[in-house]
Amino acid sequence: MTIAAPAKPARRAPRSRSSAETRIVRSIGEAIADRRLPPGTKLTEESLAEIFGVSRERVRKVLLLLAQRRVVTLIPNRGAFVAKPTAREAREVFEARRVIERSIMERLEGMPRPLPAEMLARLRDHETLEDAAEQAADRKAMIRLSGQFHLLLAEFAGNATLAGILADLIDRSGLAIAAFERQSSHTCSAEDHRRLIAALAGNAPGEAAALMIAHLDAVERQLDLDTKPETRIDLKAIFADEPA
Amino acid sequence: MTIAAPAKPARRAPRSRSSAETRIVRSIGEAIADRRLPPGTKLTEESLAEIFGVSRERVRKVLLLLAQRRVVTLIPNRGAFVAKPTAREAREVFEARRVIERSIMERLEGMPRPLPAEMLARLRDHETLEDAAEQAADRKAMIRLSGQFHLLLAEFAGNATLAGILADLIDRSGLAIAAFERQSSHTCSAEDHRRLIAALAGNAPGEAAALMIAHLDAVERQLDLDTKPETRIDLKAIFADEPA
DNA sequence: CTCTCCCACATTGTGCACAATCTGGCTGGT
DNA sequence: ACCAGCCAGATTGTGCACAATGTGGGAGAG
Repeated sequence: MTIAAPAKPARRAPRSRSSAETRIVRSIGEAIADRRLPPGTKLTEESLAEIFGVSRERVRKVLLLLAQRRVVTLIPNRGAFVAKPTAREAREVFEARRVIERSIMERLEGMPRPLPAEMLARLRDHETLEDAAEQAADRKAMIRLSGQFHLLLAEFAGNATLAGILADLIDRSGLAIAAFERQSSHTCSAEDHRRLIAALAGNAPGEAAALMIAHLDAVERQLDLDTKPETRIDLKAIFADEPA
Repeated sequence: MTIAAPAKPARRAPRSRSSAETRIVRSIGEAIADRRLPPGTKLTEESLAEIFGVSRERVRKVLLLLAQRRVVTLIPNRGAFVAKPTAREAREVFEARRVIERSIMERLEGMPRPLPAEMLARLRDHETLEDAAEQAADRKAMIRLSGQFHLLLAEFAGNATLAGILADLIDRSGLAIAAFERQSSHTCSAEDHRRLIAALAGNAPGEAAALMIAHLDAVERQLDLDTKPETRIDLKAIFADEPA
């Protein structure tokens, strides 16, 4: 298990203690998002503590936070593992995204026209980055940028609470994709995103929302959510909290 | 600050360690939900540890979990406080609920008719409880039952992920209500809920979803989200993580 | 040779002691 | 009288030592 070493291994005095934790959360979160840490990977407290140059207690706290966000799974007395969503959970996450992102697009479509130039500019700048990543076949960058695109739209919609919820769902859909993607490499969604921007810039009511639904459907359809799970279930883990 | 003593003060051996934590989370969560712990209340680790008969470490972990759910606010070196949403956050939470609960009602409306008898029966049983609480003017029970009603609908819709998200939003809207409700006591929503059930049992497409939107709008409109905050902001807390 | 039981090791869980920080009041100076 | 600075008490934060638990391998019997 390799994790990207932190940019600065605790050299400068931390401006605040909690920012060290958010840094670690982000590091691990990104490593999970771009698949350097595939679902099921064991996250040993000691190793992480050494890698990030912090005490085990701090790592423990970070893992607890990530577990709340369902990005890692905590099994009592067994340790922390990168979460491995079930097919059902994967479907639920995509449906939740459709629900939330449809409303985000509807809200953006409901904004007074023309849309702020700055908004469109930032979206198009982002799209340029996505194109570049696609050209370079930089899969990790594509995944990260794709998530950021959806989050960017959420921020423009102006509801930080919904954006926060969506951020978690994006992380989890990344896990779902990692766990269920088919062998056949799929052409990623830069083109879809371009069309979404065009629909927003244009004026056909409902088009952007419909495109977003279609986009999320397309991503979900590229997954193999029908085959039965070949990895056998860990019964002990499942029943760890049952009465004796 | 008084908190309901736990039912059994750590007498029987805990079946598992984590269930003790979930018990405390629920105890505190319920105390917050039905306003025994109003927004802004300080939650001292030591006191909670004593009350629940556990070590301070465990309380600390519980507070971290509740902070993730935005039910309590953690201020470094200052302690934990029952969260006090801003007006903006309150509006965002209600909009998020409209988004999610509209889709839940749409999904329920899309189920094959007639709806399962058991589902309607459970909803009507629940409604009976709400009526009883309203008759008895048991405000705490009304609040709790109202939240459970919305959660029940979410469960019937069959998406556990969305239901989990909604559960958090319901808690937070309870906080928003506690923080912003007007002096004038409002007639609570038992009648609205009755109409929702009727719309679901009936067959007019879109009616239940529309009623849900109206219901949530009505609850939000009963709040006073326009007056400026009289409680001065804790600047130190806000800038605790800023660079020096 | 295989299967089971058991033990040693590795990893996680917990309480405690001490360090760091904040609050509120007190004191001394102007 | 008022204000600044400071000190004591209270509260939170952190590392460490040890306890509890799970895992894997090896020994011994069949």
